[in-house]
Amino acid sequence: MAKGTVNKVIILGRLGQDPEVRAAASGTTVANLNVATNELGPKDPSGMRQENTEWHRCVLFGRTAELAQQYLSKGSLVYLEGRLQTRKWQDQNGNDRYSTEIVVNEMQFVGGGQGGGQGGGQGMSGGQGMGGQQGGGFNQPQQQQPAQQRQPQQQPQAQPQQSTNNFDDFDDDIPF
Amino acid sequence: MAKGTVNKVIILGRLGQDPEVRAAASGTTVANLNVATNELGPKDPSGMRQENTEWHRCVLFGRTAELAQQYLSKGSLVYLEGRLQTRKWQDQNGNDRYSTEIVVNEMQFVGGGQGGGQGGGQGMSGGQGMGGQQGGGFNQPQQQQPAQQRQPQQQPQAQPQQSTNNFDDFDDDIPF
Amino acid sequence: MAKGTVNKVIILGRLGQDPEVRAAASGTTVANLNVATNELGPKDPSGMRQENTEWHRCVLFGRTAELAQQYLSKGSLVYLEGRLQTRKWQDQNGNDRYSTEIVVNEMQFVGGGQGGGQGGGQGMSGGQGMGGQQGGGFNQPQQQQPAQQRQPQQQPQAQPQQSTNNFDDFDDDIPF
Amino acid sequence: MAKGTVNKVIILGRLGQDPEVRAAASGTTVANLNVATNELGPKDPSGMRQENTEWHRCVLFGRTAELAQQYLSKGSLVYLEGRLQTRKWQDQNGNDRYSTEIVVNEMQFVGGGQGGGQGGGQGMSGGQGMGGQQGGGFNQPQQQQPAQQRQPQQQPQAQPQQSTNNFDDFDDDIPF
DNA sequence: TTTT
DNA sequence: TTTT
Repeated sequence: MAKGTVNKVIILGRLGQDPEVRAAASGTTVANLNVATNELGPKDPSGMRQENTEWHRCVLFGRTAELAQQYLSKGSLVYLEGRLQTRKWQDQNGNDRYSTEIVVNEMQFVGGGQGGGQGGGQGMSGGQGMGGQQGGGFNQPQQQQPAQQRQPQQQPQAQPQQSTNNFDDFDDDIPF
Repeated sequence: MAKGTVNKVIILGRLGQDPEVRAAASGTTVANLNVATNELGPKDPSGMRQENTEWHRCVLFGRTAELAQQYLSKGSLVYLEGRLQTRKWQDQNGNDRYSTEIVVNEMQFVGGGQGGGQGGGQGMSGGQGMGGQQGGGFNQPQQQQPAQQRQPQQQPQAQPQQSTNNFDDFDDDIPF
Repeated sequence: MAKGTVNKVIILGRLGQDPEVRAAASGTTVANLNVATNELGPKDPSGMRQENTEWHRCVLFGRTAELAQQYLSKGSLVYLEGRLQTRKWQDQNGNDRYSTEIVVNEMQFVGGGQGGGQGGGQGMSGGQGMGGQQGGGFNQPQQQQPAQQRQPQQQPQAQPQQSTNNFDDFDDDIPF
Repeated sequence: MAKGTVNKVIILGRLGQDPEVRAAASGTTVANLNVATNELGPKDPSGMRQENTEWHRCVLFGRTAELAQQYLSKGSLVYLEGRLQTRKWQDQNGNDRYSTEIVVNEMQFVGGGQGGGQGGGQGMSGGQGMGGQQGGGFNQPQQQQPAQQRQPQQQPQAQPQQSTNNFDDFDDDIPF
């Protein structure tokens, strides 16, 4: 992957909304997560610290995306590991615009979310093969239809799982 | 800092240009680094892998910024740790735009760069106080004038070191 | 801290027992945590994967130790960041023995544990100053007595918070 | 791999000696690295900080081990990522002893070492397939014989690459 | 046992 | 847009 360099992001945060899942033309499942982290800001004049929220746009491919779809929902606490990727695109005026995303390669479920999870936290690794059984639910899979069914309005698009900078198939004009 | 969440970035990469250093109105030194990481992309039809370069915009404050100014230059290999921060700004048309930066809180010098370093690598931690002496140079400090001197065209601006989302003083219209 | 090198550990795991807390002679609170992480082992002949548990001995100082004492208990899920440290000691036969610990410098509460937490997870950063209020409980502090009270059999010992390799005051013969 | 937990180590440090490489009975190459990281200790009474060195025992398998053998040597600066693993063994008196190692799953070459490297630093990812060409040397491979040749005194041992806790084949009585 |  |  990398060549003498390291590009790594570690996020432990909460989903602001359910995962957005779609299928690429190749059949690869693609999921987008919007994940919030919170930090205490600097003290204001009265000595109080305001809480700042940072939002992270995360993209998952393949098996990891499918697991996110099944087990994560709005409010879920999740651990994500990945790499930063900034992609360039043109807005409607032809201006260059940039969006930075986290391309996730590892995921651990921690808890929370709607309809499951009861705080315990059952994890499973994504990406390079989970193996093993899933005894007991984290989030009950809300829907088990294939990704294509879930977003029928989505026209097939080519997004190979391994691509690092091919985002031609992203249909959002303003992705972040 | 964080509240039950984690927002962490780890970068080992090379500077694409000398650090851009300026002083905030508060006197705090602020440095921006453009750091490249490389990864091998997916195989093309001929079986070759293209190398992709990812550019990371990093911002450093205070002592860490000063150390970057003194010891880093174009080509330097540096280890950085920090957190992701996306700030919102308006372009000239009043459209919302977003830029994601890495707010660095730890730095280690690894090697390379112009005018020093000879491959060995001398590190020093930034952020919460270096302590100790700096025996021997990494990069010979190219200039020891205060940051204000270095970029005299810069009007003073208020950027408290601890601020997590106050970027009013960024003068670039298109920061990334 | 470091000099051109990086020594970093990131653990998200569960406490196998309540924190062991004591006070050093200096007055600094010292806490030891035993934290489990789980991984799926290799497939056995029948194609099943066994789950392996790895135990991590973690040591916390000062404010972080006090927060651990108050908010963590057996079963708590916690995120820890720190550095590896191997200390050398002699067993009763005069043989050199080594124990590796994680010296924690950041902690985030994630959930679980006895008597509190109800799955949500309230975090607070340790180490360099929490700031802010603690609205609502994670774990209800089981006991608010000073650390000395909690382990009265403990004779005061000198363990400066910043020490990186002074473990003379560890009373355990077999620390791990 | 993991199940709802995270066990991650990040090391940037220097080899204290050449890699120790051997072949397991399965044919898998196994390499051990002894890697130093340095940190500034607490201030002594005279206000000076002593430098502490921490030694990390790292174990690499398969392709990563072979790359380490070819490109790393005493003094090399290397970035390693892996997980902590403590294995239990009995000393000659039948006492339980424990050794903690870092099982490496990613490696980046940064510079230094004997006979190559000239400070530039050319990285290559280990583990799951490097792909691509190695244009130009980091360290000139000192010897290209198979690992078996290099340590002929080594009797073949069974060490599957994926094993997480099977260390029966470690022949050292005092491994650290 | 490394290195600056 | 999350959560405590």
